[in-house]
Amino acid sequence: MTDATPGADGTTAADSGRPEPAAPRRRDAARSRELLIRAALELFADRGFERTTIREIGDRAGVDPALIARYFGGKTQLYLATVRMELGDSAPADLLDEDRLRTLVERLTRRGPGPSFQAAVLPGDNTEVQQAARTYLHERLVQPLHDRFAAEDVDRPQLRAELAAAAFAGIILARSSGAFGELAKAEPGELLPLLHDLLAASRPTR
Amino acid sequence: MTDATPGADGTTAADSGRPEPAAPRRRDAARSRELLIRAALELFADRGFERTTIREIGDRAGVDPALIARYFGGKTQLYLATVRMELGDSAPADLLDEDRLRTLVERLTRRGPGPSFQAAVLPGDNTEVQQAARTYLHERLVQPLHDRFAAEDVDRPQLRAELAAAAFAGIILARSSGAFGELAKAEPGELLPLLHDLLAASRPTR
DNA sequence: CGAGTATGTCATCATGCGATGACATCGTCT
DNA sequence: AGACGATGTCATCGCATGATGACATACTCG
Repeated sequence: MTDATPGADGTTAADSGRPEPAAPRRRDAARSRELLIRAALELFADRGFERTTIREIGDRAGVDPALIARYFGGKTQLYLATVRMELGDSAPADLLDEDRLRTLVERLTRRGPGPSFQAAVLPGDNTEVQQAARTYLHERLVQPLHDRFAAEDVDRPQLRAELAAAAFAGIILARSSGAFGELAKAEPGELLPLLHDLLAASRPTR
Repeated sequence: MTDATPGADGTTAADSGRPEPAAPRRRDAARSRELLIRAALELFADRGFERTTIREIGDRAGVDPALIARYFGGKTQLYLATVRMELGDSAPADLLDEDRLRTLVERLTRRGPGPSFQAAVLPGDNTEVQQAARTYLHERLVQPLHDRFAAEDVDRPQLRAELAAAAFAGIILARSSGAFGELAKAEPGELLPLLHDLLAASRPTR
């Protein structure tokens, strides 16, 4: 309620002192779109697709929810936009490579898991929504693992890759779900060795 | 609309031929409760709490949805009842024990993961609902692992136990989510060795 | 400076949901 | 057999949500 008056938004701080280099127009569709996507990314990751309302998104973004319909077409298309953004900003990650794993985990720790992780694990009608998220996960997590296993001539490469990806998704989600105390509190530093050992076991010991 | 007339319920099949030994009274509150819980267990596991409607539950159970309110108090209490049932019918399972793991996985394969697995991984307000499911998971999965690790004098026993439980939950959920093809198709027989190796890696190699 | 469009705001609609209560039917006990 | 409680059925309410369109204001271009 108190801070719910979004009329004068972030620009107040900006235009009082120096004019920003980006010259923030008080009306800026691109900025509004960006704010909406960012707010949606957080909320979708935090509460899932269904339980996030467009009013909440608008509230957090400081943007009228009606603009979601205008700029994206609806809640569903906004979700798809967040998945695409999640996809865009990072390269495929090989879970068995320690450096890549560290990078990935640190990013996930800072920003929370994106909506796609939930789609990996949550059942549901195969809507366009879930399909997009799952395609993303396959490209980002499963495919690299599969390629590695196939190159190493491991048997059942696809099954092993999916198994490791599912385990990883479970851990990441559980970490931010609040269900596991120690897991949530653990720093990436203490988590990484354990996580690495666990995932490495998806490859047969030789 | 077409099949929405549930007036003549499941009894039609029963009373046509032979009378059941249980002498099913045409009106039987206990039976209705049972049917509702069973239908709810399936649907909650299959589609999550939010996306399951009491009308669906009633439909599948062949029982009027209004009875949910009458017998349980509401959708939430029905959910709690399903979790309690999930809890009741099996002993704590040590994920590192091959036999127990097999038993558990086979049961989960037949009946699908219960609602509590989703609660482990899904974020959300700490409602009574999630709390119950999480308590259940701790007793069933985390605690046994912790005890084992502690007995073996492994460091960070709690963290390791939570990590393994989260990975297991992720795999089980992913398996029935439809997101991973190979994982879904895999027989318990082919899955078990891989799963066991993976979970065993939550204990440090010595 | 004025017109026209882009952007933002607001009220409102339609829908689906959980819940509730009135009513109908059955079962049991005396 | 009759009465009374238990069980089932149905219509409906209130609420939250996503969507929509009318209106208001700001920006830009001539």
